[in-house]
Amino acid sequence: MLGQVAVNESHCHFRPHQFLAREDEQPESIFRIDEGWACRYRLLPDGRRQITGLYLPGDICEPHWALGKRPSQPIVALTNVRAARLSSTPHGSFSAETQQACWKNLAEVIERQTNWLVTLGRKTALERLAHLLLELFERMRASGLAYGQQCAMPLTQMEIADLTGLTPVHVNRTLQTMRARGLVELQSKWLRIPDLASLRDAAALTPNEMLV
Amino acid sequence: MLGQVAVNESHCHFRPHQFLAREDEQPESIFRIDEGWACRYRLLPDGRRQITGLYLPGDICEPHWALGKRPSQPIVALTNVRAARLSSTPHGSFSAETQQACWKNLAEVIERQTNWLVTLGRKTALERLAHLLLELFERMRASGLAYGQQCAMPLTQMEIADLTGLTPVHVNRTLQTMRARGLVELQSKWLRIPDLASLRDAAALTPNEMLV
DNA sequence: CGCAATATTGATTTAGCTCAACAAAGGTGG
DNA sequence: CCACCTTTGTTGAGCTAAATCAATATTGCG
Repeated sequence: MLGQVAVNESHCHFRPHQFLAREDEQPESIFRIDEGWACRYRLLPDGRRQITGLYLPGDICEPHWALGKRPSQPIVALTNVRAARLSSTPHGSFSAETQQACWKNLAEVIERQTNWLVTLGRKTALERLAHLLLELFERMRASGLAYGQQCAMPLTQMEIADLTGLTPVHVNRTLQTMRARGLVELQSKWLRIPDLASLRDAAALTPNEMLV
Repeated sequence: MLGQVAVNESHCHFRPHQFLAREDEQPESIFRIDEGWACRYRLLPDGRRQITGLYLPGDICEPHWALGKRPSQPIVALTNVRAARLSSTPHGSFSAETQQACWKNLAEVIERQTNWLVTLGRKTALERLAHLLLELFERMRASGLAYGQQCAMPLTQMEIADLTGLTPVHVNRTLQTMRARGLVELQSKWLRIPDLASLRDAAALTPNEMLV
């Protein structure tokens, strides 16, 4: 959907834990993730961590760099990542096509962040996990990476904890509850959702809440 | 800073609890808040509420409507609000000046939302309140509405609770702790911050975190 | 003055956290 | 292919920050 390799693209890849960007770095380009997962996060003085955004294949990383902002948070690969470096002219501008993709992506980011404010502010552990797994599945499906009712899910429980504002231990226990209730099947980095409707229910979505 | 009344502006005002926008409405224009406070929020099926954004004087409401999105959340006045209706041409486009303001605002919104993800995901009640009061003060100061170390603070404890993901009762108790520690003075809708540095400390901000 | 909204206080409960083992998986080098 | 070691996942026991429930003050306003 985002087109093949355009004129000024170059490819690069990253291993897990490698940085795509560091704080306050000058971003001379933005990426389109072609394969693998990455995230941005913030670390509190005492070590607490919150992941504030997830980049899946097809995502632009970071759209708002195109608005002239510089990274305020590190971005790190969670798996092996293959990405296209969308190059800019010397003046820091991008192709019209790229700008288009950025804005679309930007609007999605705001929408998703808003959804997560609600989840982190008001939802229980089970609702949070349901929201997360649902969102992952829907996003993977939207980019053609879901197969039937399943998709890859490479996150560790620790990473899930840092996304949902829970502890790893509690993530573990809550996932077990969800498995016991037949809400999800989750094993060896693979997610299956037997019944989308009941998972949606469990996520306490607002009527209006579209996840992608 | 955002200029005086431009050619195609018209003014309007709202009373507390009046809607500036409802869900799924077609927004034929966007607003610049000139006076008063408003917020957008989301309601869960069982009545839990999370406020997902606050509009203070000078803010654009909503910048991303200009990106062609329609409201996915209601926006409601918290106080008396005076606003300028920034009109668009029949084609839905805005003046260059307005677009400029939108993008600046948009970048700020993303930055602030990200900060709040961290706070809602990982911070204690006292840290949340410190973050909120600090942000309010800094934003008010940035638009020239702070007087020395104080500014207006019209929110009720219930509204503060819906912003910080806490219960009103716990907000009350935590504010008392903060007052006792000399972190804030807060009475009759007026906020005073005796020592910005210690409140900043109490908010557990990341080194990088600029609030406005 | 009287009513409704807001703020405060106390007593109790609970969802989720902490601490501490231990078990499985997975990758690496021999 | 196996032995080792690190990372990830699982389980148990106890603790605590914040929620809940229930009054009672206080404030502001018509």
